[in-house]
Amino acid sequence: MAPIMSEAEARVLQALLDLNEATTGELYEALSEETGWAQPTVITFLRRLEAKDLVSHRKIPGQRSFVYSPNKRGRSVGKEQVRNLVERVFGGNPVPLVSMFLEEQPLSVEQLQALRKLLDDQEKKQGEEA
Amino acid sequence: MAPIMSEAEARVLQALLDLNEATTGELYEALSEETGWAQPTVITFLRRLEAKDLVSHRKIPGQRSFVYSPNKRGRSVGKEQVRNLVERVFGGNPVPLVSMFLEEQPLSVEQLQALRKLLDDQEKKQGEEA
DNA sequence: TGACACAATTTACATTTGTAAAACATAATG
DNA sequence: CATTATGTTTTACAAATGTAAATTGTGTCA
Repeated sequence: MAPIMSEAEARVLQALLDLNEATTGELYEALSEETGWAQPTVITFLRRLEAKDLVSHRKIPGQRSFVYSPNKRGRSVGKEQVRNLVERVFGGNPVPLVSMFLEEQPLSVEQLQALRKLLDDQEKKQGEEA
Repeated sequence: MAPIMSEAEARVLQALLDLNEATTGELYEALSEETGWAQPTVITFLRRLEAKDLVSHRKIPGQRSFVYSPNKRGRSVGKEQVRNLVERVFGGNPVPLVSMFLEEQPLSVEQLQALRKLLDDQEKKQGEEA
């Protein structure tokens, strides 16, 4: 029942996903500003992520630092977490979830449009099945 | 940067929210089945939640066990967490979030309808402001 | 080749989390 | 009132998390 990964690990993984692939140095660069973490700290989290099989690293010949990349599970674990949390908080129902967003701040026209399209497509598919 | 509350604490708080208000015994009942926790375990989590000011307890005269209830922050902290996580994973954009749900399993007709209504209301409101 | 720079690994340690046995308090009951 | 339930608090302890200093390894450049 332990969570998949900790806050801090999630931050690092997120940064890695943004960069798609990065050396420890690049990740350190990307993170230290907002977090104040030292480089060994970042590396520690990377290792812990690797132990959880969420990222991998490889050596580039003639290159001191390692290159890390997220692996399959690492790419989807964020969604997995959202899923779980929404399950807990909203019983898995996306309606109150969307409602929450609308309460907080109005969506842009594009966002509204995109959502409508999603619903339309969904309905179309459901129609076909009949 | 520590998370607001742990997994286990969240479970207890959720159970409390479902019951709206409950004695430790009732919470123990509600939780032990799925979790296997002993009563002192549940109480420990309640105390930790109380330390975080998410719940309170009071004594009912002529009643051995305490009654716990969520307080204001406790009622909204779940949303707060969803908010944060969605921010991290989807950059705060609800569109891919909804998309994720649709990919996983089709929504019911009622859910689709409800979502449409939300979007309509939103658009109406936006129209008025012009 | 020696010294320098920079990255990786080891080690460390306080805090939080998960879990509950043991001890303690107290209302209920014979 | 002594005993028994039942609930509360204390205490404990291992594992996970947050954080990095100190140490070690290794390209790089004079």
